[in-house]
Formats: sequence, C-alpha cells, structure tokens
Amino acid sequence: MTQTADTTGYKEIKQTVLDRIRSGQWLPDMLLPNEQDLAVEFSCTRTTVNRALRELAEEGFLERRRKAGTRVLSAPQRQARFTIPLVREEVEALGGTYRYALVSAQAEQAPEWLAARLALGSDRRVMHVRCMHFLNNTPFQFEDRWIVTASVPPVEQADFSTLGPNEWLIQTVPFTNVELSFLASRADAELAGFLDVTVGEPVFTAERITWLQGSPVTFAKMYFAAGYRMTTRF
Amino acid sequence: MTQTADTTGYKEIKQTVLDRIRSGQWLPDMLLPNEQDLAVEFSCTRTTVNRALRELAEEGFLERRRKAGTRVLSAPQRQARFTIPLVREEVEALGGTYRYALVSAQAEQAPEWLAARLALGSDRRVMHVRCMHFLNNTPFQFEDRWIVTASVPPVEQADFSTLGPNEWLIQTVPFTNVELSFLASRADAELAGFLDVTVGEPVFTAERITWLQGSPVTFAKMYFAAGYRMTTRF
DNA sequence: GAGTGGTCTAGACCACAGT
DNA sequence: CTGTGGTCTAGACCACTCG
Repeated sequence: MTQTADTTGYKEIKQTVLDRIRSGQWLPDMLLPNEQDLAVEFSCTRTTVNRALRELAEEGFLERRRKAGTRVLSAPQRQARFTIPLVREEVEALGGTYRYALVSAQAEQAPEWLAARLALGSDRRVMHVRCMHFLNNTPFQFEDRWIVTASVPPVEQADFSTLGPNEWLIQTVPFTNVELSFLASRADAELAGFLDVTVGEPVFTAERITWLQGSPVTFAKMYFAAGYRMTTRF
Repeated sequence: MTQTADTTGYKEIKQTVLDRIRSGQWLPDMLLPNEQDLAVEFSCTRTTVNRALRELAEEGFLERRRKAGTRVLSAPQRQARFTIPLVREEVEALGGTYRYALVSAQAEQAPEWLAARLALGSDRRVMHVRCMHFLNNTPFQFEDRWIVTASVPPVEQADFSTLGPNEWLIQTVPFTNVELSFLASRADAELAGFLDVTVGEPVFTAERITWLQGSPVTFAKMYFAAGYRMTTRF
C-alpha cells in the first residue's frame, strides 16, 4: 500500500488529513510528520502544507507548536460559527416579508442597572428605543435598545420611525468589541403583548453590548417569538 | 501627508486596514486598492497583502471577488464563534466542582419524532441515556440523549454510570457533521425536578445532532439550569 | 478580453520551545 | 543547540467574472 497522495492543492491536503483522522489512521494525540516530510509526500512545497495544517488548526482539529510539532486534538474543540444577521435579512432569508415598527424612542437617563452594566461615567444620557420586527405581519422580534448619547451624539436627531436602530447604528458608527449572550427569559405582560404569546411563556433572548474602542455604544435585548431557534451547521 | 505604512507583516497590515475602516478612511462599500498597489504601499509582496486581506474577509470585514476587487462590508457580518465545550470543562472553567450522575440508560426503539428527525431507516434501535451534570452539587445541566445503535454498535455494552455519554462518544466515534440549535423551552414537571426550578420556568436549551459521513450518530437535548447564559465576545 | 484575486513554487530567515 | 512551525520574498500561472 503506497501513499496515494500525488495531490496538490491545500484543500485536497486538508481533506486527506481529515480523512486520515476520521479513518483512525492518525489518532488523537498522535504526532504528525513535520511539514517538510508531508511536503515530500504530497509532492508540493512546505508553504502549501503549512496552509493546510494552519487552517485545520484554526478549525480546531489540530494543535501546532513550534519544535513540538503538530498533533491531532483529542477532543475536537469544534467552534460553531453563528453569523449574526440583521433581523431584516433573517426574515427575508426565511422567505417572509419584513416589516419594521417603532414602538417608542426617547432620550432618558440610564437606569442604574444599565449604567452599571455599561460602566457609564457621570454622563448617563441614553436614547431608549423600542421596536418590533415582523415576519409576514406576525411578530418576529421585539427589540429593546439603549444607545449611549455620549458615544453617538447624532442619535438625538435620529429618526427611528422607518429605519431600525440597529441598521441606523451600522450606518453611523463602527464598533470594535461585542459581547453577545443567549438566554431564556420569561414573557411579562408587556412582552407577551408584543410577541403575541401568553404571559410566562419562555422567550429566546439575545443580549448584545457593543463598544467602540472601550467606550460603550449600545446595549440591546432582542426577544424572539415563540418557537424561534438559532441554528448552525458545521 | 505621505502614507505612513512602512510596516511589513500581515498582522500589521490587518491592523492598519482595520484602523482605516474604523476611522472612516475606508467607508462601507468602498473599493480598496488592489493587492498589487497595496503591496507597493506597504513595501511587501502581494502574497503578504493577500494573506492579510484574506483573513479579514474570513473574519467578515471585507468582501472579495475576482475582478471586482475588495470592498468594505457595509453590515459587518461578524461571526460569533462559540466554542462548544464539554460540560465538565465548562463547569471547571467556572471554578466549580463537576459531578456527573446517570439517571437512566436503556436500549429502545426510537420514537416516531426521533426516527423522522434523524431519518432513520428500518433499524430504529437506539440507546436512550439521561443524565445530570452538577456544578458544586447544584444542578447545572440535564442531558437527554439518544445514540443510534447501528452507527455505534458498542454502545450497547457501554457503561454510562461514571462516564457521561458525550465524553464516551468523543472517545469512541468521530463525527463529520453537526447541527446545533439554541432555543428556549419550558420546564415540565420532570425537568423542573431535575433542574430544581418551578414548573413552567423558561429553560435555555441546546439541541445537537451529529452525523458520521451521512449516518446519524446521536441526538441530544441539553437543558440548562436557571440563569444560564451562553456568552461570547469578539 | 482583461483585471482581479487564488494559489503554488523554491527558497530563505526567524522565533520559539524542547533537549 | 537544534528542530519545528511562522512568515516573507519574487515570481508565476490560473480561475473567475465583469464589462
């Protein structure tokens, strides 16, 4: 049985390596041949092998250390990549018609919990925007958002009656850091009304905090309609 | 104002590009100079520029198309990467003590909904394992799992009394495809008992289906204790 | 058709971590 | 010290797609 690997192309090398891991030829914790040897086996340059192995390491299959070599990871730390879509795109991807509706928008002082969460200083002015996103005119998501005025001064003149605050923000201010959480919360009377569910119903919820170089920009809670699930495949 | 970019190194180029996007020098939808021109500006080869731009595109900042060139993405399709940890590791990362407890394990015929979900053929034998994961002896996660016997024959002899089915599976059978969903579900009487919450309480839930080259391996529902949130930062 | 990114080569030097 | 991966160069050809 000779090594059948006259393949070039880093993608083919990736596939070959994956096959060997899956077939058990290369077992967890096992040391792979070094790049130079693999380059000879695959009849390509080390650069090409390097790219294949580097990407497999990024994807969580391999562990690479200088001098120590490349090993198969025992418990593949596969990372699920969730693309965080705009609500509009999510709705349209579902084949539905998207509709936006503003519920309220007003300048106010950040409540204590928000000031603490965002580590606001003395300037606690925020724009509080609440709005609905519909799929085929049925409630899809209720969005409860606060935007830090000091970080985005033009927010006080913004018009959220037709454009959602998220889309407005994306057009207006960049961000550098995001914290995203998923949790299950309970529908109170008001939320139940917005989402057309019964009070107490479990509601899938996403929370998102965005910073621009250390300064908090916005905090958003997004409540999804009954039955929503966030799915990814890999 | 001359271009201050005598930097080499694809990482520095990445940072410089990000800075230009964040500073507004390169606006959304704007066409970047081509790789050759950037290589001249940065005093490096096109290969180096290519790597920097390629990675930024993978990270969701840029869009690249042959002939059309490289553009700044208007709505940064940032992808959140959730590392799916083993429960044990998650608990230990929280600084707690992990404890596992088997609830039940029995061979059975897959119920209709499961057979449909996994597209099982005539052989519907599955191993149904239910177990608990504790953090400092308080309920952390209830796991309800079915393992397809035909895909993992040794499962009928496996002992899940001390080792959780997930850790057993990882050691036993590789996988090639995963579907992962997050949702909010409602605690029924039994689940409420396991998780020590009141009936009807919202419960953050993860569902995971795993395949090995097209054959379904396992379906798992993981119910998390009250207050759990799945968080990522980027 | 022509311009752009995608990939590969052959070689080199470097940084880091085991020995 | 030495072996390994990390990165860069200078050049080349190819694949795609826009006009």
